[in-house]
Amino acid sequence: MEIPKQYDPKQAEQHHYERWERSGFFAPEINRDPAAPVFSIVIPPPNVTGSLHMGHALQHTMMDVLSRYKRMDGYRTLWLPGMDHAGISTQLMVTRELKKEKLTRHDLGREKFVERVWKWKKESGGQITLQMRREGASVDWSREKFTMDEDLSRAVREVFVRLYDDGMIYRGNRIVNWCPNDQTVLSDLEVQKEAHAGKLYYLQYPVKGSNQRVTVATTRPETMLGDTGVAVNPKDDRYRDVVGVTLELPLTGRQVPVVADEFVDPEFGTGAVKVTPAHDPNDYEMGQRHNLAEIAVIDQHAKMTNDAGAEFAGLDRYQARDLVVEKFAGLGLLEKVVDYEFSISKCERCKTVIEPLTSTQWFLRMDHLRDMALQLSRQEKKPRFVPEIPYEKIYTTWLENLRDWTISRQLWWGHQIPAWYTPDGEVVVARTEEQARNKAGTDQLVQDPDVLDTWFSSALWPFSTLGWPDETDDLKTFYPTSVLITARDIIFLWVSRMVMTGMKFMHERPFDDVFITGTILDPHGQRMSKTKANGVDPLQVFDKFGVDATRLKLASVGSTDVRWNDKQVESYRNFANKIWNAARFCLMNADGAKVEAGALAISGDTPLHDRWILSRLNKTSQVVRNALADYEFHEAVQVLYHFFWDDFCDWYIELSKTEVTAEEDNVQRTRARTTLLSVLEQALRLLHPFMPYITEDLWLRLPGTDQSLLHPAYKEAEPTIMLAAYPKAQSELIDENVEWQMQSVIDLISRVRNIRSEMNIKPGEAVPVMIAAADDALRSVFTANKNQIKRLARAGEVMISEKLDAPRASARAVLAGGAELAVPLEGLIDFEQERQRLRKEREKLESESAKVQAQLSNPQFVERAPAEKVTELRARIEDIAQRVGQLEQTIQNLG
RNA sequence: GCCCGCUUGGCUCAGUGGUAGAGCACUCGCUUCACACGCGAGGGGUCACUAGUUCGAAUCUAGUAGCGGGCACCA
Repeated sequence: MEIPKQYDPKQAEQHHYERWERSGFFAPEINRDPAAPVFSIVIPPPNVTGSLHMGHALQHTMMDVLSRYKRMDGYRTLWLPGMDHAGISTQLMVTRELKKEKLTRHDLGREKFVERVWKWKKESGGQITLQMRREGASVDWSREKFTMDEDLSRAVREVFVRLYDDGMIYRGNRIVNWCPNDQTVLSDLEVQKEAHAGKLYYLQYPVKGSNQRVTVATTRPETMLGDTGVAVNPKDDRYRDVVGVTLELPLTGRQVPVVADEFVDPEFGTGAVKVTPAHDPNDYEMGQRHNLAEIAVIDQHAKMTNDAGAEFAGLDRYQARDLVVEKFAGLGLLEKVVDYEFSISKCERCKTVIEPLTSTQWFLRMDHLRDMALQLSRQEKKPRFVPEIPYEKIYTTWLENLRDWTISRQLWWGHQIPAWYTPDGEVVVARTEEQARNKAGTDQLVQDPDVLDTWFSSALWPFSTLGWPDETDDLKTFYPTSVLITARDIIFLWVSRMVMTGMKFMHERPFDDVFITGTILDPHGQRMSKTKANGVDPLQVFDKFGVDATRLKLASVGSTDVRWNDKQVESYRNFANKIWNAARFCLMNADGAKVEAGALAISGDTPLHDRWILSRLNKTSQVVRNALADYEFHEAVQVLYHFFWDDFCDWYIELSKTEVTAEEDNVQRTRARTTLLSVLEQALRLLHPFMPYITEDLWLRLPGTDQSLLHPAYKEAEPTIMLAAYPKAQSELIDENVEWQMQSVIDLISRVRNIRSEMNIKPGEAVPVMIAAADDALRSVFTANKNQIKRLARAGEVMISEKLDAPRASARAVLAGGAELAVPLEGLIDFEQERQRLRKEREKLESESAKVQAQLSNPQFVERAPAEKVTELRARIEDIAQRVGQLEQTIQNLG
């Protein structure tokens, strides 16, 4: 046979994907059953600037497992791929490239710059889509989307116009998060709060016409230049007298009032708060309540403005801070400075400290959208979060506290806002410039230069990718999608917004379930990140252990955070090799037989081990299906692993070897080979969603794998395991009695092996084995499998009787069901050692018996526990008693 | 500050009211004709701690400790 002894993942990974893609296996159209149920997933679109990391590999594995499973199960399956234009990230990427040419984006101008970004996108963007092919992701590339595609952009404009017409989008001057580095406004979600060890400065403001001073505490002294008031709590007795008085603001000479506001916490600092409406969100609101002026003293580059005064204008905010403090100290108005830890807001992308500024931006009112999402959650429990705890609560709590969303960005890369201004400054919002001209009655229009937040277009992803606003077939067929699989950090940014826009524009949830994956941490439990450079590259893991092994590891991660460990992938690499070699054995002994669906039935003369493996196989398929239905990927992987390795390889192959490897070509051999091949084939199908490459590679090599094995929905397709039917559990083949019988034989063989090992019997040496069972059924099971016992226990003569009559010099064991075992070992046995061994075993049984006895002798237990439990315990204690009796007898006989 | 989660063998993790599990690591024995990325046989845990509920708790409840996460307008 030309099959190598070792599985080479690279060989299998080379050819199959290309064929699958070329043959259209990934497209839902491959399914020819008009009545087929539908399964659909949209991919969380990776950033066009991104490359594959473990988080992607993890999500993609799970999406692919489900897609492949459902496809094999006959569903019309669509897994839709695509990418996100990732406004800020991409713009930064290209800006950095320009910098190498000593250019800025302003040198190019907007139009040329955007052209340049498109060029970059075409040439270097989307590296990740190539990497996804390596992963084996069964996405339909013919439906690949990009958020800046013309059709998706049309959906964006449509949504914007409709929301504007509904009065939900508005333009306003408000305090916003400004990134002085990226030169754009950011939404609250794009701002990171970080603990910061700073200082709290106590500044004194003189009361006008008095020696009195009011002390305020601040972490940002430079903002005092923009103060237009001081606030105290109305209930604060300390400040009762000063409410209403005028203060003379140092350094500026500005006269500012003291106002009373409930917001002020008397416990904090001095109980008096300086109010800078132009540079602090809370002060902004207080300013609104008390009609305080807004004086912007910091500009968009975080430099002080002319309004900050001649001495400060042009200074950086931190230089200004030092100067303000120095001046206060000089004036004797700096009361004290204390160390103080507080949280500081940073730009999520560039880590620059955010400057709160008042600015004119576009906002989306969230109240109506929020209410629809909350109602969907409360009334229909949709989407269903898995795991429910803690994500459902995190999601609804966030919704409840939702504020308006700042949707404009001062970038060039993105969807330009479909709003135009007339020479009079009138705003016209329209789907196209032409429409805007008609509406405005003039062609002297200037379009708003801003673009929309990247997440605005991602929010439409589940329906914009399917053709909305047109009522396409895809939209009708695949919306709402079945499940969304993503990481927890974009529940707010993305998941919630898809729900809200889905409800608003489709009047229906975008997906039934949301599965939140765990996070893969580095070996020390730290999050993997670029800055820490502690990430593990999935592509390197693929190279080292193979894609299938990596996928198996990733699938078993499920929804909990785990520390990465190569060893686990290595063990799945070994598993892949095990599968390879099991198939190798089957193929080496396949002459005269082929895979046959009919072999998976039983008849009167089907041997026990065949009945047994069929029972195990069907049980496995049932458990795997149930696990996948509940997104219990870990459970599915474990069950498949143990079925294949323990049941199929360790026992079934060994049990069927005699017949399968027989020299003579006869009916038994053919039947045994057929069953072996057919069980292997079913096992490969069960494994395929997790390990697509090795299963396809082997499946195609099996004799008899033709179109007839495909799911009826794919009858016309070329043979491929990915379109074979996913095995259904046939309950008539699950037989507990058969499993018990086989287990008795397995236990017996294990006990003999145990004795051999403990007695240091040479592997090649055959020993006589004496078995006794009073129970007729059990005895006949042993008798029927005498040759199996002989071979697998390396026994010489096997004697089976009703009562044990073994020589004194025997090693013994007692088995379940009252069976006994003796291995005569004349001359090899140390009687004292054997007695010790048996006593140890008796002690084990006795301590277990004592525990059970204690329970049974408790009248409360007998009274209150379920009757079947009590019966079960009584039966168990009886069995133990019998075994202890037998052991006792044996020990005595030893003398 | 508020809310939530986790704590199980040396390591990484399953399990979740009725006899403690896996993989890796470890010990012993094997070139047994599919596989040494293997085969066979073993050792190892009072399931963080305390109190409670229960006939019975690793599993439920409360608290404690350690770790982690989410939210927050404390100047």
